Amino acid sequence: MKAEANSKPKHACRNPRQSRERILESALKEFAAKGFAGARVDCIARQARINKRMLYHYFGDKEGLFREVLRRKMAERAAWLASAPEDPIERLPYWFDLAFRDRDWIRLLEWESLQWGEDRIIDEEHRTRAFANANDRIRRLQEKGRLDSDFNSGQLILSMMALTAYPLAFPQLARLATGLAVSDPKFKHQYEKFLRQFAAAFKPGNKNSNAGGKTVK
Amino acid sequence: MKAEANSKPKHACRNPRQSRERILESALKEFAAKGFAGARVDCIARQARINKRMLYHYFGDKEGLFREVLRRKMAERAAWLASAPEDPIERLPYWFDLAFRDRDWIRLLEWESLQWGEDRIIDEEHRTRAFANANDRIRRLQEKGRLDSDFNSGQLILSMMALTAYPLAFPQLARLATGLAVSDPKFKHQYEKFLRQFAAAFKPGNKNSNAGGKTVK
DNA sequence: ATTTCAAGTAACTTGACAGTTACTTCGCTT
DNA sequence: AAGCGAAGTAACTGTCAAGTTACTTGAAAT
Repeated sequence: MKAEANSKPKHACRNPRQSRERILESALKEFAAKGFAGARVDCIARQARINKRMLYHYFGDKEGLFREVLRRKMAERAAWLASAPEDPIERLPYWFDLAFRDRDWIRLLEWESLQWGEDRIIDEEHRTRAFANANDRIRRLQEKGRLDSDFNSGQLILSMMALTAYPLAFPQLARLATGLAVSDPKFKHQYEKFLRQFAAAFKPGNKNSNAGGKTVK
Repeated sequence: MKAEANSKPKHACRNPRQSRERILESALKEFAAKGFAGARVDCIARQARINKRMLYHYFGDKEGLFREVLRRKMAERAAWLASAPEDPIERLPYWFDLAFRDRDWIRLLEWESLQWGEDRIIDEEHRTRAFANANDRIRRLQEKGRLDSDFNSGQLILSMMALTAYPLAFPQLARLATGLAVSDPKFKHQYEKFLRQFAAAFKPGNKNSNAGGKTVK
């Protein structure tokens, strides 16, 4: 309200919203880079240009901050997943591009899996819903005959994530296998092409694709 | 000091070899579980039933120990990779089974990628050789016509690793996608079946499988 | 048997880091 | 304009963990 004509805003005045935002932003960087155990609270606070005490004020403790960072990132990405192109052949390179552009996301997923394994999934409800939608989409494609329906839709999603995220999650292995650094533009080009070839093999009509399907063991 | 006539071999005498071995063993467990930053040197020493000082004696520092643990694990696994079945359809479930049986290995790879990214690959020379062999094997299969030769062999290896290791590296995503816990025997069964179906789509003769590209550069 | 050196130990140093205390400043409400 | 609670700060605390010191013990070589 009232304007305070020439009050010098030495501390840029108060702005809890923005402070919170800055903390989350620098926490994302720190956690993505060093993980939970490796991250330094003081470092996050310094980078956010706030006092450490405020960080504890907003997020309780280090783990609370980590969980909040993850929660937000997941929510952000869930929307992206839904926005994939219909064409199954273009979907893989599209997902790869998403992952390529946001390594922090991939790294957070990695830290999450190492820290908590398959139990205690963060923001489980929300993510479960996102996956259910993705499943439905796949099944609709299968019904329309644009995707082979021999495959279990959940497994298909899993394998698609595998193909698009793996080289980014394990860049050292990608380099050993292909001889190219993942950050090399050539790698990106080559891999996207590969993914298209790959997806093409799943167009229905390839009718030997149930070879393994009947019996196992 | 003084003689202590009937010196009982209270410390089970000296055995540097075994001590080293015990350190490496408990270090593997600790690092796989908590990563480099999260692991506690005192904890490793206690579990190995040696004095911390000896650990520093043998391995210099914490990082030296970590690198040695990784080096040994990699060497161990390299041999396994080479022993995969010829049949491309059985190779994926075989690799999956290997990974399934040794989660510590997968976790170490994850920690490695997070800690050092694509540079500073540990034991690079040795691993490069192992990958070169794998590449040769793929190409031989392609020449024999048992695998589609449109695909770049390095990328093929990468994608095969992706398909076999991803659910184990990201168990939380596997569960969200399929509804089954990775450690659930049902998951293993279902996923191995899926991998066979998947591989079958790559048998040559599926001749729409070059949709994405003419030649790989 | 004496030397010698690797194997082994307990106690310590040093620094770092998560979390806290005790306090001040701002701005809004009444 | 007084008071109140949220926003903010500097300095502190207790703990923990990596790495070291200064020592002892064992056994093999001389």
